[in-house]
This record gives sequence, structure tokens and C-alpha cells, in this order.
Amino acid sequence: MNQRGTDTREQILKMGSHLVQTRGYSAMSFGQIAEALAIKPPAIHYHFPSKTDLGLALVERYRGRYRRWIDEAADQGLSVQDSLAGYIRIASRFHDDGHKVCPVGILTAELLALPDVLVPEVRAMTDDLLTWLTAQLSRGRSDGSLQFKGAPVDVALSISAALQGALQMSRAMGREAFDAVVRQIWLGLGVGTDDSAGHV
Amino acid sequence: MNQRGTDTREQILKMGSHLVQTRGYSAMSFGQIAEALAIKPPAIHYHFPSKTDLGLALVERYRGRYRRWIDEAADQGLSVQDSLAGYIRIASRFHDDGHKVCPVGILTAELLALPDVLVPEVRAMTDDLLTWLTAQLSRGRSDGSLQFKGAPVDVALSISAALQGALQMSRAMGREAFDAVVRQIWLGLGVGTDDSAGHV
DNA sequence: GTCTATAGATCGATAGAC
DNA sequence: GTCTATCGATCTATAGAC
Repeated sequence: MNQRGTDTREQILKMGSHLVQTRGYSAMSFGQIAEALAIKPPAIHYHFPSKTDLGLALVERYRGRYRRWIDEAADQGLSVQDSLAGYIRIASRFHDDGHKVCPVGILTAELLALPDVLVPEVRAMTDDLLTWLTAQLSRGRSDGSLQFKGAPVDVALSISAALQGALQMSRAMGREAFDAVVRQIWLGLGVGTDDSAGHV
Repeated sequence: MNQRGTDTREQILKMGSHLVQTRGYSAMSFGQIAEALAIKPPAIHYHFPSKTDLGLALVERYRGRYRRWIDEAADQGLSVQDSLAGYIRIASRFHDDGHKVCPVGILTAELLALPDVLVPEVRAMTDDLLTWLTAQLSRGRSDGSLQFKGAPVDVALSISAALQGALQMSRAMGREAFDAVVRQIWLGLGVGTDDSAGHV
């Protein structure tokens, strides 16, 4: 209820999310979060009893935000191409925002070092993403706005894997690497390279 | 020179490589390596003064092994398709060997948490991979064994990004996820789905 | 080459004052 | 809600015996 407290909890989540997407879950610590928020590490334990609890809250937060984004896109009645462009734009913004990577990418990369309770949550988050993307691809093939070979679920897997890998590799190879992968994604969907890739 | 010592150094590298590809560089520790090798942590410092030195040696090892693999493939005069199948098979074996991921994938995912001196080495390793793959794709397009849209370097980026992402995601979604991405890669290269994906 | 002993830092976590 | 104080574990690293 307390205004300050609620804000601190949110700031912890925000900083935790930032650290996960930049340094990874293993390299994220209460000390780093506390320093950034100008509080002491034990204060975090009041909001999240353990690091595992914080990790769980972060994954739930990612899932919630993603679900909200999906609902908004549905409410706006976006075309398949615009929906996909919006999805790709999220990844693009991750890169521009301090070379962040996809939460699914970093958390699956670290999966074997994560607390056990986090694993099913990461799986569910990945599943959310794939279910939505597969539905969009099916819709696009049906309405003729997309042309591609293979099963929609296979293409959804390929696109999300490529985007995650591209975000990670572009840290070493630069933004052009990410843009190149986006170009190939649109090419593979039979969509011209005009502005479909979506600029900011 | 000492036989035991040389062997220990090699075993450290082997275990370190395993830990990097399963848990990540941040989560890899001298303690874990020492325990697996039935030695004490300080013994590792004799072979590698610091964890950074071990990290550097591991990246050099990855690069060396990859270069050797490339040379062997070149010596055997493999076709483009067989070369690509071999490359994909490496990734496939990673997954089967304890759900390992691609070293480039995990190290770029953790790049912002790595010691500075490791960054250019990871970049060079990534560049090695892309240079070879781009050359293979160009050769395949020239000799007519591959058909694809876009620049060879863009396709190389897309394929390697997709494979890295697929290895990571398949930890959460199972091997079928990896196989699906491999199918789409071959489809995108205009190659039938016969045995080109390479079994084992 | 590997050991014991030890240092110093950081980590996640708890108790209890305020 | 946040603090100080403190704990035990783990981590990287060094010194010196064997």
C-alpha cells in the first residue's frame, strides 16, 4: 500500500530485468540492484525473500507484459504484417536499449544454472511466444499476406530462434547483423523489404 | 612436459568447456572444475593464473578446433551440402551431449558480463564462423547446389543465429524444436528434406 | 604440480533496531 | 520499509610447504 514501497518493488523489478537482459541471471546480484537504487541489499529481501523469488517475479513480469502487448495488438485489429513488424520491433528496441537480449534467449542459455522452479516458467514464457507467433503465421498464410514453406510452428520456431541469436550476435558484430537477419525473415515470408521491417 | 600436468591442463580445459556450454561463463567456477577433476581449486591457478586466462584459453581452443574442422572438411573436398550438413551436425551433437549450446551463443549472451579482454576474442570466433559459412553459401549458389534469396552473408548470419537460438530454446522445448529449425534451414536453401539434415 | 592455509571480496540470507 | 550487523558459503587469488 505504501507509495514508496510499491515504487521500490517496481524499481527492483526494473533494475533486475535490466541486469538479466544485459548480464544474465547468474551475474545479477542483490548488491548491484541495491547500489543502482541507492538502498542496501537486505532491503530487497523485504520485497523478494530470495533471489529465486525475484527471478520468478521477473519471468512473470515478462509474460504479463508480453500478454498485454498481444491483447493490445489484437484490439487494434492489426494486420499480420503489422503484428510481426511490432514483434520484431520489440527485439530491435532491446538491442538499441543497451544491447539487451531477448529474455527467452538469455534464460534458456543459462537454463541449466537456474533454480529448478524457474525452469517451467521459462518454458511457459517460450511457449506463449511460440503459440502467438504460430497463430500469426497461420493467419498470414490463410489470408495470403504471407508465403512460406514449411509448417507454421516450424517457421515460428525458426524466426524466434533467429531473432534471439541475432540479438546476441549483434553485440559482437554490430547492429547490421541484426538488420540482416530481419531482412532474411521478411524475405522468407515473401514480404518485400520496403518498410515492413519497421523503423523504430 | 610432465605427462600428468599436461593431462591436467587438458582436463581443466575440457571441464571448463563443458561448464561454459552448460552453465555459462559466469556460473563456471574453479571449485566446480576442481571437484570434477578431484583436485583442489588452487591447483588450477598453476595452469591458468586467473579465470580470465582460462576463459581466453577456452575461446582459443574453440577457435582452434573449429579451424581444424574446417581444414579437414576442405581436405576431404566435401560438397557444399555435405559441409553444411557437417556444420549442422556439430550443433546437433551439442544438444545431444547434455544440452550444450553453441559457445558463440552463450558467450555473446553473457558478453556484457565477461572480462574485457575476452570480448575481441569472442568477436573473432564469431567472425571465423560467419566467414566460413558465407563462403560455403556463395559456393553453393555459384555451383547451383543451393538456391536462396538475399546476400550470402545475410543468410550466414541468419543460419548461425537460428542454430544458436534453436540450441538454447530446445532446452526448454525439446529436440523437436531444434529439428524443426534445421528443416527450415534446408528448405530456405532449396534443399530437399531427405537425409541432408544429417542423422548423428 | 599439487597441496594446505589463508586472504579478501562478494554472495544470498536472517535478526533485530528504528 | 529500510537500516545495521552479522552469518555462512562460495569465489578468485596468493604464499609457501611438500
